[in-house]
Amino acid sequence: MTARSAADIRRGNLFEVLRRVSVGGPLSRQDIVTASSLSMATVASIVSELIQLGLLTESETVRRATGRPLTRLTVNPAFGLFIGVDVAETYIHASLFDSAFDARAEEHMAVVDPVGDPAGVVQQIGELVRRLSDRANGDQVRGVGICVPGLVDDADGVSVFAPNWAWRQVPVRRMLAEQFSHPVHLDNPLRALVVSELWREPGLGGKNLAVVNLGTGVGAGLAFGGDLYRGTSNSAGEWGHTTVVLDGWACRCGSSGCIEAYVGAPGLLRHLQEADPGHRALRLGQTEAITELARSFSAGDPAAVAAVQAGGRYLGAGLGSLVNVVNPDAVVLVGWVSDLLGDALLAAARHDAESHALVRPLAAVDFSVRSGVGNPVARGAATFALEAALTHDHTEGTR
Amino acid sequence: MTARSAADIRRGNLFEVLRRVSVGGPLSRQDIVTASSLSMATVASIVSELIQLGLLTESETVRRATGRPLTRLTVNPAFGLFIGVDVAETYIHASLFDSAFDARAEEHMAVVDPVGDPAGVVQQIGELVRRLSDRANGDQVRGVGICVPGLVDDADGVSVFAPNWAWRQVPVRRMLAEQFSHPVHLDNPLRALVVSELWREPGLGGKNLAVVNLGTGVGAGLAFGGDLYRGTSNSAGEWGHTTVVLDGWACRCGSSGCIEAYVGAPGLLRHLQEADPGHRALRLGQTEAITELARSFSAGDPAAVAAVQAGGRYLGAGLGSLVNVVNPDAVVLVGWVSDLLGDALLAAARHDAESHALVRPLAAVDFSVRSGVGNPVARGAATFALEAALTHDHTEGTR
DNA sequence: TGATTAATTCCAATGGTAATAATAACCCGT
DNA sequence: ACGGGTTATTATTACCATTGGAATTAATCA
Repeated sequence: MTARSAADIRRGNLFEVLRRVSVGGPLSRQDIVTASSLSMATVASIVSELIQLGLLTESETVRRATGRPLTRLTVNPAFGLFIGVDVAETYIHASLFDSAFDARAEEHMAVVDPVGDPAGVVQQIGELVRRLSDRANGDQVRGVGICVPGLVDDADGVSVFAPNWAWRQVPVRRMLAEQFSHPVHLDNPLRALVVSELWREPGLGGKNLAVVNLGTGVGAGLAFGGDLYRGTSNSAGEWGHTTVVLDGWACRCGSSGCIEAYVGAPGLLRHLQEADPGHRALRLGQTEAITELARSFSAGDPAAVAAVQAGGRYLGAGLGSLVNVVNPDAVVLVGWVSDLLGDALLAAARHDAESHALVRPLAAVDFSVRSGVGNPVARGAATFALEAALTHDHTEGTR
Repeated sequence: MTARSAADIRRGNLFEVLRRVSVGGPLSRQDIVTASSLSMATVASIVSELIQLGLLTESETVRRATGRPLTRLTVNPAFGLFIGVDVAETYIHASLFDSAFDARAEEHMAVVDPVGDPAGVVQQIGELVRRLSDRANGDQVRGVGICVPGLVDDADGVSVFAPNWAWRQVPVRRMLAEQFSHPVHLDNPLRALVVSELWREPGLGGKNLAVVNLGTGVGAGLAFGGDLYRGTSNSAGEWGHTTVVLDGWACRCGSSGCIEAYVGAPGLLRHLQEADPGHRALRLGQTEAITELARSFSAGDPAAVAAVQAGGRYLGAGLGSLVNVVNPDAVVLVGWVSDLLGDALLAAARHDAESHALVRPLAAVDFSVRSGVGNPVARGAATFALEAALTHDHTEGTR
C-alpha cells in the first residue's frame, strides 16, 4: 500500500529511471527496460518527461550490426546543483553536488558550541551553505538537504527533538531562511544513509535493505521493497538500542545493555580499556582514539585485537538479530567508525552473526562494508533535495 | 513500491473495501469513503464488482431527514465457505468459516506421530478437512488455507523446511490433492497471524504492525503500510531469536540467549523451576504446566509470580528492541501462552519495555493482548484462501 | 422549487500490452 | 555496383483498465 495512486507509482518510476541513468552511465531506453522491471512504454514516457525537465539529455547514437540505432541517455549535470549538509554532534559537513551526483566541493567545520545552541549551529550551517554557493560558478543551486540527528518534521521544517543537544521544536527552516533562499529539506541521518545507498546501487530497487551506521552512536536505516521505511513516528531503525545484554553496560540513552553501549566508539574504547587500561589510544580524543585503535589493530597489537574481537561479538549478535527480524537482502556498514574499522569489525562479528541468525535469513543476506563515498549522509541529504526539487517540477509540469 | 501497477492497487483497494464491510457491519458506500482513504468513484466501482462477484449484497435502504437515501452493504455469507488449518507441533486445528468470517465449525486433533511423518500428518489434515466439508450443509467450500511452521512456498505448494519435524521439500499440495479437491493455499503461521489481525481491525490498513506470537516458540509477524511483510526469503519476523543475553540460555535453534529461550513455554517453566524446583506444575506436560502456572499466578503463588516476573523482564527487553527497530503503531500479543498468561506477562514486561524503548517509538506504539478470536492462525489461513479465491475470480472476471 | 445527501459519470493522468513506426546493415539478383 | 527486399533492433503510438477529482444525476423531504 506504499503507492496508493497512479501518481505515486509515476513518481517512484521516475526516480527509478533517473537512478539507473545516474549510476549506470549512458544507457539507452532499452537498457533501462532490461535493468528495471518497467515496460518500454513507461520508460519512453518517463524519459521524455525527464528530457523535457532538462535532467536527461540524449548523448550519443550508436549503430550496431543490425537494427535501429540506439540513443544513449545521460544525466545533464547542468540541470542544477544540490547541497547536502550532515550536522553531527561534533562537526558539520557540507557537500556540493551537480545533478549527476559528482561532488563538486566540500566544506567541513567543527561545531564550536558543545551544547549546540540552535542559533549558533544554524549560523554555522548557513555559513557552509554560503561558502559552497560561492563555489557554484554561476550554476544554479536548486536545493539544500540538511540532516539533523533525532526526530525531524520536514513538512514544517522543524527539528522536533535532537537528543545530543536537547533541541526541542527548533524551526530550522525558518531560521535558515534568513541565511539563504534555497529550498530546504530537513531529514534524519539514518534516512539519508538509506537513500544514499539506494541511489548508489540501483540494483537495490525492490530489495530489502538495512544500512548500519557505526559512529559515536549506532543505528540502522531500513528500506523495504526499495522504499525508505520511516516507521510510524519517523524513527524506525533504532537498532543501536536493541538489548543485547539484559542489565548490561549503561547506554547514554538511559537504558542498559544496548548494542550501542558495546559497539559505539565509546564502547569500543571501553573494550580496549578492559584489555589494556594503559593503552596509548585511551589518552586521545575519541576520533583520534578510534584512529589509533585501527592503526594498532592493523599492527597486530594484542589489546587492539582483543577490543575489536570483543566489540565484534556484540556487533555480530546484533546483526544476527537484525537479520532475523528484517530478513533483508543486504546489510551495509557505513559511518566513520566503519570507515576506520569496518572490515575488522565485520570479520570479528561474522561468526556470531552467523551463529545467532537463522539459516534462511542468513542465506538470503549479504553483509558488506561501504567505503569511499565521501560523506554518505551529506550525499543522502542532497539526494533528498533533488527528490524534493524534482517532485515539485514534476507536479508543476503536469498542472 | 509494494504496488507497482494499477492492478496491484486495485487488488489492495478491493480487499480494503471488503475488510471494512466484513468487520464494520452494514456500511453505505459513503461510510466506506470516510473510513478509508479511497474516493467515492473508486468505492463505487469496487462495490459494483464485489456485488457482481456475489460477495456483497445491498442489504437495506435508509431514509434520513433529508437527502438521498443510502443503501447499506453486507457481506453475503452464502458466497462460499473457507477452511483454515493450523498445523502446529503437537496439534492440528481446523476451522470452517463462511465468507462473512463467522466460524461455522471447528475440529481439533493431536498429532499422532511425534516425529511428524509427512504422509501421516497430511493424512490427518485431509481427515479434518473432510470432516468440516461434511458439515458445510451443501454450501460450497471455495478454498482451504493451511499453515505449516517453517518456510513454505505457496506457488509450488511445498513445505520447503519445517524445523520441528525436519520436513524437507514436502509437496503438501500435491499430496492433499489425493484427499480432497478444494484449492489449497499454503503459508506460515506468523504470516497468518498478521492477516488475521489486519482483517479483524480494518483500521490497521496503512499502519505498521507487529503481531507477537507466544507459544512453545515465539516469533512475530510484521505488516508495513497495512501490507504483510514477508522479507527477502519469506522468513521475516523471527524476533524470537533476537539475542537478549549474549551467551545466555541455550535455545532450541542451536544458538543461545534468544528471547525464545526465556519467554517460550519451556523458558517460562525454567524460570518457575529456578523459583521453586518442586513446583507441582513442573510435573505436568507442557500445555498443562503453563495452564497450572497461570492458575498459580492468579492465586498469588509466589513462585509463579516470580516466574512470570522473570519471563516478563526478557519479554519486555525484547518488545522494547522490536519497537525501536520497527517503530510500529501497534504490537499485539497472541498465541496459546498469551491466551493463558498474556495479560500477566505484558504487565510484567511493560516496565522493561518502556525503559528499553526510546521515547519516540514508545510514544507511537500501543501494546495489547488479543484474545477471544478462537484460533487466529486458522482464521488467517482461511483468509489467505479467501484472498486467493477472490484474486482468481477477480482476474478471471476482467478477462 | 430548493436543499441536502448519495451515487454515478466524465475527465485527465498513468501503466501495461500489443501493434506500429523508424532505421540501418545485410542479402540477393541483376 | 546498385537497388529493393529482409531482418533485427529500438522507439512510439493506440488502446484498455485503473484512480481521484469535478461535475452531474438521483432521490428524498421541507
